[in-house]
Amino acid sequence: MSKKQLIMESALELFAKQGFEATSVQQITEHAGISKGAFYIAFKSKDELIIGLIDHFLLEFISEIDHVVKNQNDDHKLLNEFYTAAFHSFQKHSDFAKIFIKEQTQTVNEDLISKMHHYDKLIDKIILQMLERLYGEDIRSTKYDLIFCVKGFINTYAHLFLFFNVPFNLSLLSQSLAEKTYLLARHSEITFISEELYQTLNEPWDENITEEQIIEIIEQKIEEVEESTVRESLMLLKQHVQEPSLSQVIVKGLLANLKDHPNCKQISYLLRNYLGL
Amino acid sequence: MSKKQLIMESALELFAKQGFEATSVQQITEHAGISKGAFYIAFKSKDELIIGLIDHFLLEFISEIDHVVKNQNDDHKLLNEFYTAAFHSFQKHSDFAKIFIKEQTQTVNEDLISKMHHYDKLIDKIILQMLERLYGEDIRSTKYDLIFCVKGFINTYAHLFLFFNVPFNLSLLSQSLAEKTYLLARHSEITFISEELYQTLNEPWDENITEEQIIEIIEQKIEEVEESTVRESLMLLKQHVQEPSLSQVIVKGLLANLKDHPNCKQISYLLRNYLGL
DNA sequence: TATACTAATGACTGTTCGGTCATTTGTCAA
DNA sequence: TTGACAAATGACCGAACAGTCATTAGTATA
Repeated sequence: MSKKQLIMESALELFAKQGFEATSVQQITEHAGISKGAFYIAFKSKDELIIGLIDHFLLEFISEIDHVVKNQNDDHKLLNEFYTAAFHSFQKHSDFAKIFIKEQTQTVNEDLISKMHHYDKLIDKIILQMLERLYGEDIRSTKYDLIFCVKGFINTYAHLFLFFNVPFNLSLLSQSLAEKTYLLARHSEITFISEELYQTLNEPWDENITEEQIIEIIEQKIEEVEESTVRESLMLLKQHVQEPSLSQVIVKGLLANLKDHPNCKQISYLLRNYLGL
Repeated sequence: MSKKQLIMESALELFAKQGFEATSVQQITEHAGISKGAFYIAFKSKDELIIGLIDHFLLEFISEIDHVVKNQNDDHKLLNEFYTAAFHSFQKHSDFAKIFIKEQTQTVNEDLISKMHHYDKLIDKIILQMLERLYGEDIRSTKYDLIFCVKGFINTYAHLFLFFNVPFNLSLLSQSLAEKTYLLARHSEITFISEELYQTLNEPWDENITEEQIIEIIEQKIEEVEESTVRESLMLLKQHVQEPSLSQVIVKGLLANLKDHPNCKQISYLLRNYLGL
């Protein structure tokens, strides 16, 4: 086994137990039976190690569930197989899965956040593909909610068999979740995550948008909308972006004017982030 | 505002952004505009601070959802009101909610784990009460799965409005989750979390069980079961607990014999933990 | 003003952290 | 056996950590 692999396996075990932040490089090298220097030959930093782990295992996870969705031709078995594949993958690499679930929210590192976001989108794509194949037009308005439910189910139940040392019947679990997914797909009608909201969520969060870009988007929006309150609010906000002059409370009010207009949620979000509110 | 409150609010903000481990006492005191010494007058340690935060806010959260369940007499509104109350509470104390969601898995501190477990059980109890009132006997076999689904929904969607700076329509979200909960309660039939599994999950995990206790449980089980394989396995395991004599692989095999017997999951779990496997 | 007492300070301690690098060890071909 | 090179070491660094305590500032009473 290469030194890199040895380190990764040792780190995996310790990260799973204690979390990333709470595990020191010293502990990892001691556990792997190597020196501290050897660690820094294999990895440039502790951060590079966790990024390596995430890459390695998430790619495997994604390729496994993708394989199921692409190759299981029997629609009646698909959902079940999907959950089974997901949970098997989690079980096979339970140490990694623990880290993944723990660090999903915890992470501070910028690179890691965007990496996670990227993989999350890939997973969404696979789930969406599966749901659209199974239910097609029937779930046109609820498909994004369904994606979140599927991911929520996996997360919630993965928690159980990862953090409790109890014997689980994974096949029964998969059946149960397949049934739940089917029920929601067939019967649920209320849309919470609309197409537009989903797009907004998937935008890179903090990616520094320039003044020019935001002005351009505002101008475009001004041409689109007709309602006078919204138009005027947008024009005032545009001026404010170009040359800050309004007090914070007024800006908030103008943003509130946009809030209820169906097509202005995104721009309201962008502006709020851009202006640091 | 008392010094204690001032510290708690400052800490809340920083913990929400960076997590508990990554935030130093120095940062907290600087942010609060006080000295390091003043911090240690108000709190004995950094750990005591987070425990204080958890206690303060979780008790409030729990009392709020409990109030809704106990006082909303219209069954048709109950689910909706429940989700609304939960999300409002999360929104009102969004900094705390972020910490709560982050530290749910991350925490290493022993006291904090058992505290979280305690509050989790309280929340379960409230949800169960609500579900039983609404659906009674219809959900006898699926009620524990429903609890997990409800908690999963809250977690999954809370993630959205906590970590994305997007304007959400919480009332629509509550309606949508109420519909989903209703659908699952009315139509889902497969039980994954059985009464027994639920009990096992809610046992204190590592609480050191004595040899006497485990022997007693085994003996009780031996009398219950009839199948000879299981009986003999239990008897051998009992001997092994009293006087270790079997190799690890044999013990594993004996435990595997119990695995499929429906009433032996708990004992298999206890033994595995007790024997350190 | 003098005294007594509490509240608050921040320099300090002992550790531990991630990361570096001069030195040693191991492994080749010559 | 030698010399050249790579692999590995662990003592060491500055920084940051949680927590302490002698000292000072602030306040109320006599």
